[in-house]
Amino acid sequence: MRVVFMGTPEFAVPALQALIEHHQVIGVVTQPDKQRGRGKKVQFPPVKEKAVEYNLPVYQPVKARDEEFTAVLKELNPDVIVVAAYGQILPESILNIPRYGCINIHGSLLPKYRGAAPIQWAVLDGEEKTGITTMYMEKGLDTGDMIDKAELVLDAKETAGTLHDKLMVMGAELLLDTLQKLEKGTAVRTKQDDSKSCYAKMLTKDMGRVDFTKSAVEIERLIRGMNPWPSAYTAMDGKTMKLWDADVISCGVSEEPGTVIDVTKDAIVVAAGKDALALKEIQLAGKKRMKVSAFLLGYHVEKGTKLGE
RNA sequence: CGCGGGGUGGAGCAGUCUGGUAGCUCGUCGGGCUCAUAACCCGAAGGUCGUUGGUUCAAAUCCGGCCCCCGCAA
Repeated sequence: MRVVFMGTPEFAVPALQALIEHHQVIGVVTQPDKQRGRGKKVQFPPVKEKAVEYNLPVYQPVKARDEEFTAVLKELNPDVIVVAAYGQILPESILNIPRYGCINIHGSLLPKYRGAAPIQWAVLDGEEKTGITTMYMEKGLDTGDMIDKAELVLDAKETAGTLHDKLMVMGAELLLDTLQKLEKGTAVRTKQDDSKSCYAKMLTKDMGRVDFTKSAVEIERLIRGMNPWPSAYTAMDGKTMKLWDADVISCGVSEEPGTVIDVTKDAIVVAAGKDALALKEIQLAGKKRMKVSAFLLGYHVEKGTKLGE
């Protein structure tokens, strides 16, 4: 099929790759280049990198809903538009262009986790399973009729990062199935049960600050759900300390939440609101991420140290 | 020119301000102790101190250029 692809981050890249291999990609739409990184250098979105690699025409409208851009899309006359984590809301004037419609790849089992950060929230909420849904886009945010789903059971140590990597591969595969059905006319529309929906709002940096009065189970999920971005963090000796891996220790604690209650060879054990948390992998500001066992060889942590200050 | 921390045996760090023998914790190797051990004791190997110029009798340390890693910000 003649397809226009719209996507921006790494999550969308495997889908684009799959389209390049199995369909005719006539245009790639992605967000404008932005200044990122330490030296405020301009970087291409991952999708653009891939598009450039294959010499595909790239469009980077500041606002996709501008008539000017809509006209360009009409001119391309795609059979279908595939959207994967594009980052902009599309107006009906675009949704109506392709005859097979606009198909979205979403990183959750809809209607759960509509919105910007479905993968992270599945981890934060401690879901047992999540997955990918392909759907017809309509005016509402992730409210369109569903076509296909693929499920995945989360690992006990699943992070938003590992889950993201698995789902983006699944998403590319599911997309090909869905497109094949569309072409054959065998795609089935399933309405979403709005009563079971929920939104996964975008993560922000401050959501990563650890509140030690919460239970160790919740904090451990926060660490996994905020990994690799924006990361769960606290502070030690006045320096920001990111938390990358921790185990829940079921035990009664009487110490104030955030207090270091034990330091072993490979863990710093901290009191939480309920139970305790054994920190296994951390990162102090300016330092590399490292196992606590390595960290403790050159940095001595006293029992009773308060984290978060 | 966005702000800041850092690069020292395999790992994590101290030493740099106040130039003058390369240090600590751990790991590795060998030996010992022990019923045994991730414990303990003895010994050993292993480092062009990121790189490159300069100052100096002498530079990990002082000065300049460059490379790389990281936190914040975006």
